[in-house]
Amino acid sequence: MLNSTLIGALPCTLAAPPPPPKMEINSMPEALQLHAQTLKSGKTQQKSLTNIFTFSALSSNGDLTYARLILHSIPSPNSFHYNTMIRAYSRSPDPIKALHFFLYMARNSPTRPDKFTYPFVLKSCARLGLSHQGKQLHGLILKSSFCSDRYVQHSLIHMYCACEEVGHAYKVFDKMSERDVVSWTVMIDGLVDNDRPMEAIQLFEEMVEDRVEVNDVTVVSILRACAETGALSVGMRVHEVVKEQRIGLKAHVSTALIDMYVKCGCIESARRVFDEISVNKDVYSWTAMIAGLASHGKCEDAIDLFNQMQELSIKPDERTMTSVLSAYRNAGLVSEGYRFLKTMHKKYGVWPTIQHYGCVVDLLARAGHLSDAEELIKKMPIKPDGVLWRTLIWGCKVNKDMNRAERLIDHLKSLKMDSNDDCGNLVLIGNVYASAGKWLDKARTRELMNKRGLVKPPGASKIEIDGAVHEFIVGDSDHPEAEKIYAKLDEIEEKLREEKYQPKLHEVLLEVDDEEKAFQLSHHSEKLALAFGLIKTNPGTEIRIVKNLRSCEDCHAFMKVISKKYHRDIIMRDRIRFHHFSNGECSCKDYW
DNA sequence: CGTGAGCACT
Repeated sequence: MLNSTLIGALPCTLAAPPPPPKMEINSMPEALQLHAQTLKSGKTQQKSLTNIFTFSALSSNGDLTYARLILHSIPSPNSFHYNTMIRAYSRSPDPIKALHFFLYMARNSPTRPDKFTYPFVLKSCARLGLSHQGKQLHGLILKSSFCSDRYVQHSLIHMYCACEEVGHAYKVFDKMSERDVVSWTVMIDGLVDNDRPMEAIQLFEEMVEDRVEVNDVTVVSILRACAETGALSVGMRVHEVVKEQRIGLKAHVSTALIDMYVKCGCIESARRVFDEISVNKDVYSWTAMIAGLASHGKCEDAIDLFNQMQELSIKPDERTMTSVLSAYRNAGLVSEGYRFLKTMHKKYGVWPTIQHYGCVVDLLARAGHLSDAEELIKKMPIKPDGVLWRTLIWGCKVNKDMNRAERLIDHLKSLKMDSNDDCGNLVLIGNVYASAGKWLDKARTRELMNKRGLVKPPGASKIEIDGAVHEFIVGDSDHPEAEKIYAKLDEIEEKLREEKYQPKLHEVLLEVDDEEKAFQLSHHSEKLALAFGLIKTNPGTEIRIVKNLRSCEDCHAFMKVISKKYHRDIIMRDRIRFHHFSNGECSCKDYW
């Protein structure tokens, strides 16, 4: 019979023996010391070696020298050991090494890859955009028994999307016999990343129809799609789902909600979400809100918020700095913005990047300080890119300094640019020549674009009506209700003539007569979207339009007049900011 | 041992 006092004194009951002591390792030197001791002890201690190895691999930040050393001392490494190495490399700053190690394993060890191996190697293909290698892995997987493993399939979909091979991703997705929340989410998110947000929303609707429960990750992905397209009612539905299903307002979720409301034009709703989340606010949510206020022209509020953030000792990052600078830019606060750039490292510990210089060059250039802007580009410690030169040249065009613009164009042409910049450069150059009336040079630019197979991206505007997003391309007649839309535009023009509205013909950069210019202007995508909005919504309701390019001067003036004549508030997002038109005025005060 | 996630410059 057992002595009951003895049992009472025991730390554990006899029925459940204590687990073996876990080896706690806290630092790399400690791991190495343990390693040495283990080797000296002479006994084959696979378990301790494995622990030491795992710790050193996963805490290595990419330098796996020690981990490899320790791995070599393990008598017969198994797939777990190899997978740990590959996992560590796939997360490291140099993920190609995961593939190298995978090949090393395949060639030099009897250990075969297993279902855990593939997600890691596929991840590094995804991070590197290596679709060729990804496809080869896919081939290996198909020959193995792991092709039906859910995790492997999800990794494949993600890899293909990250390599811009949406078609292949779809194939894997479609072939899956059972899809869970991750299968849908990874596909939806991949579509958003590949600039196909409308498809992402469609897939989300299918997912809901299939009664698959969404989770926080799905919500974040779909909110990104809503933000991109301006699909406010979908976004609001998702917000309801978040509330009902008590999907926690993790920082990811609240940031995505804030950004969705911001980009759909509802800055007040964004602010409400921001103010409601008391705990889970991190630097990302603050930055999203600051950037949102800046893009809506509420620049003072943006700066206020940045100062509040300082008081709470939340450390800003590079993007926060960009948001603050864009607030200065949109407000035209030249000296404040310039001073911020100059002192940001000293005050906030963030070194200016090319984006920050970009904001300030734009700020200076748009305000007409073209020499200062040029000087800043020349003196900055970072090599200027195509964006930066285009910003400055655009500033010259806005301020009608054609001599400087042409000089800078010659300079731009002499630079060896990334070929990705070709299209943007030539479009801008063509615009500058055209607005200077140099039609021959404009024609040559056009020629050059044709020769290189470059196509100017057409203006496109989106508007959401009854939960469906409609997209209009400039001059579009594909819409089922195109006739009604053009009739509405005729009616509008008639009204504007009564108002003695003068179309801004100089915005048409084609060598055509004025009648043709007026015709061109009247079919800009935002006007088509606006006409459709006027037809489809009740009098007095707001109209929201999302445009892909900068607003043209004529459309801007047009929207102002309509807002008064038709008693409609119009909220238009263009490539760089928001315009709230109300009673004949715009929130940007005509400075954009 | 593994799948998917938020904010920035033209």
